[in-house]
Amino acid sequence: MQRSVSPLRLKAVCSNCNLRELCLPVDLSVGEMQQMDDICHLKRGYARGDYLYRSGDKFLSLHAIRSGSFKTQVLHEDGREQVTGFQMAGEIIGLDAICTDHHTCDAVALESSEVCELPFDKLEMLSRKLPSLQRHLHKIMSREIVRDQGIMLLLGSMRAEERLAAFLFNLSQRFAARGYSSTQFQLRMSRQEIGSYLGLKLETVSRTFSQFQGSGLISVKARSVELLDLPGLHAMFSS
Amino acid sequence: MQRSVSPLRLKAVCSNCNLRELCLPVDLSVGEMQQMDDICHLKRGYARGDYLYRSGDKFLSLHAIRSGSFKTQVLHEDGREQVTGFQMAGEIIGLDAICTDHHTCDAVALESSEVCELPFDKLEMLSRKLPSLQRHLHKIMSREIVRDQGIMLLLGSMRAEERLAAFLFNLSQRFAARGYSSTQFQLRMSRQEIGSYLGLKLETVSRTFSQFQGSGLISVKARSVELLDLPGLHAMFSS
DNA sequence: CATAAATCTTGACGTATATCAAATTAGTTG
DNA sequence: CAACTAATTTGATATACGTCAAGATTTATG
Repeated sequence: MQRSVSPLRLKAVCSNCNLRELCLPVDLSVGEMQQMDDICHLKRGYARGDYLYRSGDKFLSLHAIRSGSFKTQVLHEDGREQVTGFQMAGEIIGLDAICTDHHTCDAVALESSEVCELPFDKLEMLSRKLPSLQRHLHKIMSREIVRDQGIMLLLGSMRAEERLAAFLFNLSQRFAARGYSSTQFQLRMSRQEIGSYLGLKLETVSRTFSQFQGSGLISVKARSVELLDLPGLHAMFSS
Repeated sequence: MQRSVSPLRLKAVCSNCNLRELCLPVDLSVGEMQQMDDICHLKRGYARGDYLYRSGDKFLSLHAIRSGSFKTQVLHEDGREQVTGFQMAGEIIGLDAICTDHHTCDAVALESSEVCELPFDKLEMLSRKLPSLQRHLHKIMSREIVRDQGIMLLLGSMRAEERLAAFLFNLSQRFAARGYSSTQFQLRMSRQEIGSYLGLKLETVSRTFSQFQGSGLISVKARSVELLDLPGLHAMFSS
């Protein structure tokens, strides 16, 4: 049972957590918003471990994460898995599926989460009428390409400590953009998932966490992280 | 001095090399093609080493490669460079720039090349009128995301020989799609550039080439490559 | 065509990260 | 809350790839 969600409420939610630029819609009049309202539906909540979609599923809709977080992963035929991203509230998920009309990865909830369904055919129809929506959709897709290229740089030319520092710094910025602490947070993913994302084994992730703690950069206990030296963490991968 | 290029000729060029699905435009009536014609311009040729654009340049147009090939690279502040892709005829380049209105990487010609300029504002305007063009643009962007995720898988979870085998197999398929031999071709890029793309040092690339030759998978002399065992090469990274 | 400058190959050796293993801690469930 | 299970940490050791270096080959240039 899907129920309609007010786009005003959606925008309000976004504004409340400083997500204006992350969420759809943007810069729309009240009338235009009503049109977004008509195509946007709130789906049921997802519990930790639930699949939002699986690789191979028919593609019908993009999904905007309203609360919680997800991981996306691609599974190699030989069983290898690669985590391709961790997505948080306000981010759009499923763009990879447009080109084949089928999902190319799994999306799995990392905690209790809510998503908004955006039927893609209706989104395309509406974006033909609303140039600012069209431009926004293009920017979101382009941003995903840039993000992926950043990960390629990370995987292709950084050492373990640089990768982990960049990962923590990125998380920090994203929490801050949502109004949460940039220095204290709970990791929603396991060492194994972090390792898969960063091209490292879980033991290496764990060791590097310990090393960062030893040098006073962070304080870490299981999934609770405190960043003690944000500039130092940044210098770790940008110098 | 830019001169107009007939979209029919563009399509013909594409059809000739089996690139229908790679090139813009697709599935358009003669009238719709005329509209594409009005916004598509042939730029001057580029020689090996010429920049099509540089990181930081203002973004105005996408570029369709008509002949030749390019590499895209991102430069890290500390001098590290990462090659993010090698683009061939029929492929669209510059999608990463949409999100910030500025290019986020350099595009450098690997050989004598010609490109078609596609002013993005006009492309957006036209794609609001032509749903099949709109859908095609979205698919091209989505395909780029999928491609990047494939490289993330490669960089994050494959060994040197698997990476190089996947690279050669991919080149083979792309040459085949353009009507060239899938088993004999000239590499347009250096060992160093291949290494940067694959997250390896040039010595490792060179050694792995020699190893493949030793085991009868390929025959390689400098930049001339012959793939002797395509199934074997495929098994190398997919099993 | 001759010379220089890149690029590529190969070898010896070093190192970052993987692998294997065991102990510890955190999280889950009856 | 106890018992179990999963996740994390840490150590010892192995290995794939990087680094340094020299020579060979290819490509560019006058």
